[in-house]
Amino acid sequence: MFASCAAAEDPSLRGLPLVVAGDPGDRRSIVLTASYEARSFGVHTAMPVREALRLCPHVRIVPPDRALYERYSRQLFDVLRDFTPVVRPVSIDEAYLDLAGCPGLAAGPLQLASVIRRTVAERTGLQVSIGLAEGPWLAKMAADLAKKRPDGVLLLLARDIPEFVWPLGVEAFHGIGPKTAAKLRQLGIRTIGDIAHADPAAFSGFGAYGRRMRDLALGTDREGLPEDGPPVSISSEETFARDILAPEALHPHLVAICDRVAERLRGEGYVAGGLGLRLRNSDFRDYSRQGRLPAPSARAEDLRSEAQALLRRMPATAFPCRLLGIAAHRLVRVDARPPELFPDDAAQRRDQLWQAVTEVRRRFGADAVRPLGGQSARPRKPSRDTR
DNA sequence: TCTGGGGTCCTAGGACCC
DNA sequence: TCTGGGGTCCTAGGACCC
Repeated sequence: MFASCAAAEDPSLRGLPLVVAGDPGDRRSIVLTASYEARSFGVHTAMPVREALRLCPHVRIVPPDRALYERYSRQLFDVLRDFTPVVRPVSIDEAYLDLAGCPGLAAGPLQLASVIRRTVAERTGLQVSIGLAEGPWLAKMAADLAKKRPDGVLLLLARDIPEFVWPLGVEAFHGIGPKTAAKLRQLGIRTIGDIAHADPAAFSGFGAYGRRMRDLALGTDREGLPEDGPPVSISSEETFARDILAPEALHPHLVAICDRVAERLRGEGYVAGGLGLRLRNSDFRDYSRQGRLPAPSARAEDLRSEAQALLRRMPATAFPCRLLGIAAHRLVRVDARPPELFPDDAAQRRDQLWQAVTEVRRRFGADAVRPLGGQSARPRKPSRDTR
């Protein structure tokens, strides 16, 4: 999707090997997305940019632009909501739609899907693929298969599973990743059909999901759409150009990241009741600590003091540290926040102050107001709007 | 020249309550 | 010498997805 947005914005990029990635001068930059043209050179997602340049020296590198993708994403979901009110976004560019009761369904599901696909292309410039099925898991499998079809649409009924799904390797199973795939292969289970036919006892080592895997592969699982609700977390993290050796040296980054998370909370209308802090050391081991805020807040200083408390609880083995992440949890809509028992004038004034900061940033860019003592390793984009 | 950033969900163990 | 059982909530870590 990132590559499609870039090409939609700048048509001169169309048809070229293109990669969305961070600064190629940074050793730690990786490929976020590769266009189909770039992939034909062996370039793929998560590959270091340097490696991509070695495989394809003339590849065009475009920096990621979150605001741009969010704009396209909003347009996409707006189109989808014109077809059905039940749209459950799974990510910035994917959603589950309940088409039952949709007026266009009378002409048949495939016809409706083609109309949706055409409308999305006309109104956003994005090419989507659509999987049709009676449940989310099979719809997702169908969508993956639809990508390889010229019309981009595939309908998969439960009775089609043996023909289309069972021959696929276990890695193609939505929900099975590298770890589980390796465990299955150890048991001699190689295809999704093997999962369907395996003795249920074979899945005892896989927890609750083990039982479901088999039901899904058999087409007997009856799970509805994911529930609608507020997000579980809003987070920001940063990998440093060089590992950081001591907790004190983390401070400027902690300040900058807390400010970013707080800004997003306010921008999306939430306050956080809990906070999580994550460190990744040079051996790629992750450490996380979490805690509660004294009161739900979207103020940077409140997130910061909790983050500092969490940082003090981290073991020394979390250093040298390559990544710091902060996540806001227990999100509540600001307007649904329970009234404070002891209203605090100073706190209310700080909320007003932060609302003003949010407004200034909205009009003049994120860099118009910066936290004192904060430091970001991210390259600063030249501001387009310098009014 | 290793290995980003934003998420969700599950699990196991422990604290705590009645 | 003996110290139950059931339930909830929280935490840290890990698997997975885009």
